[in-house]
Amino acid sequence: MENRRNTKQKQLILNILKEADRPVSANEIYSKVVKELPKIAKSTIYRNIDALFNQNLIDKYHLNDNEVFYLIKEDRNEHRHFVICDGCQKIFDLPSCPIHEIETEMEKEGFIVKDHQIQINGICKECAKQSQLAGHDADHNR
Amino acid sequence: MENRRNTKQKQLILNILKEADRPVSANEIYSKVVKELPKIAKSTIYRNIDALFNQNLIDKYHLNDNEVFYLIKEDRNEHRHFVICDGCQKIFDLPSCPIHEIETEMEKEGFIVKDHQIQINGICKECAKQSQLAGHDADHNR
DNA sequence: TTTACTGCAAATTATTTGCACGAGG
DNA sequence: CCTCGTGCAAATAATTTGCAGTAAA
Repeated sequence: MENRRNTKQKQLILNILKEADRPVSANEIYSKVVKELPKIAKSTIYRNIDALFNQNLIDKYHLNDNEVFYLIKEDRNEHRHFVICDGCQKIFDLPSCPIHEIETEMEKEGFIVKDHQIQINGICKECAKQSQLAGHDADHNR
Repeated sequence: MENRRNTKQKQLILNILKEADRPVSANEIYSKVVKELPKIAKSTIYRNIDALFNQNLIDKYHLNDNEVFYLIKEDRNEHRHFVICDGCQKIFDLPSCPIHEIETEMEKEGFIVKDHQIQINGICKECAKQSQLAGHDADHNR
């Protein structure tokens, strides 16, 4: 059988995810775990993340181009969405989820909805303020 | 200045994206371009994709864990969302987008919305039919 | 002619895998 | 004990970068 043993590695990873309560990347997890267990390997992180995902305890989020983020689920039916600031990369919760009507519509057409993701990005209040002070030429070069 | 020249590489890549009119990965683009230009390098694909993205002619989509997909924009304000079948990986269009109320709400709170993504996955009609025929034990091992 | 764009090879980065050892039950 | 999980090193895979030659303008 698989992933039954209660290792300190697994518990640490799970704790970090629980305490964060926001999407964290494999790297973030690693740099925290390594403080407690200096010899831990990244492969251990990935293997445990995989296990947790298969047990439906965490969700995956692609919030940017180069890393995957993982979020602990308080309960198995929980689902959350996020807002990312392109300026400071801060991650905020999206308070509501307007997808249910669409889902029922799709189910009518024979598609079985398993999951969905919503993500919004833009500039947060703080960053907007700063770029105003700086003379609103923040996105000259795009 | 950058990305001004009309090279055959760039035109081919753009044509492939136009004809596809659905999200395609860098690899798919490569394997099509290479038939016309056998010596083309992948780096050329990536550099051109980058340029097209910076010119706001294409959008990026993270439809799965391991590749990024690119979609040509008919016009600069167009935006589309997708539904992916976890069975056959086929990509369908999501007919409507219910995000506007949320966006105006967020703008009220001082967040400047630049972009958003919605994605739904599940099992399409075809795949559902097949797994029914197969005895609905399609996801025994998850 | 000029200098941006390309092909090639090597470098990076995130993630995965094989294997022998060590720890959990 | 006996097997699963780990650390380590090497392997993949996607993407990026440096550089010298080539081709748009």
